[in-house]
Amino acid sequence: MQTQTSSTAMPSPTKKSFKAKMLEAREDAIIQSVNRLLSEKGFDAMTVDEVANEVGIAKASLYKHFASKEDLACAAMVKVMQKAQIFVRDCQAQSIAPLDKIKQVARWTMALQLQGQMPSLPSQNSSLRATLMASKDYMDGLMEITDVLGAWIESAQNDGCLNAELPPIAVLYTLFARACDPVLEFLQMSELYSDEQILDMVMSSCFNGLAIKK
Amino acid sequence: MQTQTSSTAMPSPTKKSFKAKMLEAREDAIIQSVNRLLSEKGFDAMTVDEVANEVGIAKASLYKHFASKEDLACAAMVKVMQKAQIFVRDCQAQSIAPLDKIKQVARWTMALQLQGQMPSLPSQNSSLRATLMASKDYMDGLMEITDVLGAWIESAQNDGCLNAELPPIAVLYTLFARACDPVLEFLQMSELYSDEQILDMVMSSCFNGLAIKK
DNA sequence: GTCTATATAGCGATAGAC
DNA sequence: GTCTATCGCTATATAGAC
Repeated sequence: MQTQTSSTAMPSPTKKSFKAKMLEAREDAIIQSVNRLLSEKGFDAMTVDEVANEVGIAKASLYKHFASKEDLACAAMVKVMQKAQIFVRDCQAQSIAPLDKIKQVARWTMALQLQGQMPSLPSQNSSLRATLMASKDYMDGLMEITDVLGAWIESAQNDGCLNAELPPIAVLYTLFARACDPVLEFLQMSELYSDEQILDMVMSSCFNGLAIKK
Repeated sequence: MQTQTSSTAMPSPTKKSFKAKMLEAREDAIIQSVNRLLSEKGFDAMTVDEVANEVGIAKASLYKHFASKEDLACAAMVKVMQKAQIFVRDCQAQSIAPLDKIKQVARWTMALQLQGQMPSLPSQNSSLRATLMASKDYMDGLMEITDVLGAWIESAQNDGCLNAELPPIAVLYTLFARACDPVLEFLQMSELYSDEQILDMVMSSCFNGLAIKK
């Protein structure tokens, strides 16, 4: 990624800052479009032409910002990951029960998906996967979130308020899976319920289960 | 789809049957490969060349059996749908509680995914989606399953053993979503648990919920 | 129906002018 | 850094011989 913020020394700091902000704003616009498209159709079906058209710049200009389609998608997913890190840290700082922290994160990720900002995860052997695994920013974010969530899960199980039949890793993976659960899209397409209602229903089925509590 | 089983009248019925069986066997082999690839990498990433290579025939020969890549994938998904219809009918015939029928179907679809035979569902605007919606076999199967599952769900809710916070359609969509739940793949890749253990865990989180029953 | 060889199109990526 | 124009590759689909 060649996002060098102008390497030469500048006479006017204000002008440099302005240019840098313009650049950053454009890259933010690009990344926002990419996340929408990644969420809507996935990495394979998304084309670089689409991204360029949606942002309103030429495809060649896109490649000045990002070296490849994989890098482009990776940058977008890193952005989401960083937003998630911030949210998780905020939850961590609150003095509430671990289970409630877990619920807050689950609801937040689902809301993100309903807003079309959660990229659908790439299949095992996608070229994107290799790029993600090689991205320090992405892996660091993933590890931080995994560690924090893992600690919450263990605490909640010690408190006796998490399903004891499930090992912590199964709970963790389930939370990740719920972040891209297609049931959200199904219910949204049915147009029968508001986003809030959908969140309530999916949270209930996730934490309370489909079967009735006895 | 031009699967015409030889339109001219034949002198020897046994020979015709034999040829038809050979044809059917080949098409079954094709469809099996397609389902594996659809499950592994999805429709977009799957190439017709891959399918041809895996089956061991030329690509042009594939196009004699199926008019397009979409038709090819559609035929594979219809096959899975028909297997599901048969399983659902078998459950229907059993004299067990509706909730147990629902659980049997859920477990069966998850097992199918663990075996790599459950195609991952296409994104909204995929070209495959239009083909599926236009396929009578596919839509008929989907409707039959929807109707039967819907009846079970209502019965189970009347019996008071299904989460009352969820409208029937939310339960139905959740069951469909669990059939392609990525958590199965995650847990399988971790190599920590057997397929049976994975099924037990995911069934528990699906029906009992992540949180503990109080 | 099966093959080899090829047409056609879309997409990722780049060249080169400004 | 932005553009237009184009390269090069890959993948769907087809032509035509056998």
